[in-house]
Formats: sequence, C-alpha cells, structure tokens
Amino acid sequence: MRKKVLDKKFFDRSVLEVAPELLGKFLVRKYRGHEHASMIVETEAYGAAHDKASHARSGKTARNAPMFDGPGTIYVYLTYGMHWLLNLVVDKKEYPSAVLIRGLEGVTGPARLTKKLQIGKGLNRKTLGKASGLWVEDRGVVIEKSDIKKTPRVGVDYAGVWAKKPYRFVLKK
DNA sequence: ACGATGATGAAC
DNA sequence: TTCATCATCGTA
Repeated sequence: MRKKVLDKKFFDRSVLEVAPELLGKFLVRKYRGHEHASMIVETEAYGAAHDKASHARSGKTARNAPMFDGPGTIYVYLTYGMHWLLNLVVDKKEYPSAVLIRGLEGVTGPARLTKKLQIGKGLNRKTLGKASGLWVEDRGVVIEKSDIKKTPRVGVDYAGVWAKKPYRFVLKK
C-alpha cells in the first residue's frame, strides 16, 4: 500500500482546496508507542478571507495565534468548557485559515475524536509530523468529487451570511 | 430539550 | 472585573 506523509506544501493552499482534499486521507496519532490511523470523513473550512465564523474574525489573539503560524500547524482549543477540537492550519503565514477535523471513520464528532486519539492542549501550536506524534498520510484512497457532500457548517448560526456557506465537507459512504 | 463547565473577548 | 457566549456531548 502506498503511504505518503503529507508535507507543508499540501497545506500551503487555500482552505477551500485543502478541506475537501483531506477526505480519504488518514490522520495518524502516535502515543504510548503505538500508531493509530483513521480515515478522515468530515471536515470544515474556516478563515477564508473575512469569515465571521472563524476564530480569527477579531484579529490575532492568544487563543487563535496558531492560525497565523503558517501551513501544517496544529491548532487545538477548548470549546464549551470541556471539549478539545482539532484544526489543521492551512494557507500562508499570517493568513489565518484552518480546517476543522469533524469526523474520522468510526468516530463521528469533533470532540469525540480528540478524546479517542488523546489530543489536547499539549499538541496546540505544534507542527504536523512524526516529531509531534500527529500527522496526515495519503494511503492511496481515491475520492471522486461525486463522493463529497457539501453542507453548511455546524454550530455557527451566529455568523450571519457566513453560517450558510457550504464549507462543510462530508464523505459519502 | 437541557445541563455540564471554563476559557474567551467585549463591555463596563 | 464582570458577563454572555460558545466550531459539543451525553442524558432525559
């Protein structure tokens, strides 16, 4: 089986290009000496230009600083006081955009997958790769455009017109 | 349908 | 320094 670790170049593009392309790729997490790989089946794009649903909507802050660190950065944050959410930063440095990983094969829900893969604040602002223990692999799964369903993003009703944009990408079974 | 639970950002 | 808000989930 062909295996290729996605590098910085893959993430150094528009978030609207990268988010759908992550479907079918494998998220690999190494902890306690074991590697756990699961296929990504659901993503959401944040930060395209002046996205009012993005954490970067009010400029750079202590929380969203990782979004400005450039492609391949890991952005993990706490939401609702109890859930960690995983984002992969894309596009060029100082241009905040990120892809929220919402679901893996067999693990649906952005907070569930971080719990299962033991992803927490310790990974925040680290870089994707074997050194950090979290990376993404292309294992040769081919996804047709017709296999991708686009829908509005979840939980962002407050964002006005931005709440309606079809920036959520789901892999059909 | 709703409570848990705490960091965040904006107002005062 | 206070307050409403949240990229959610489990239980009812």
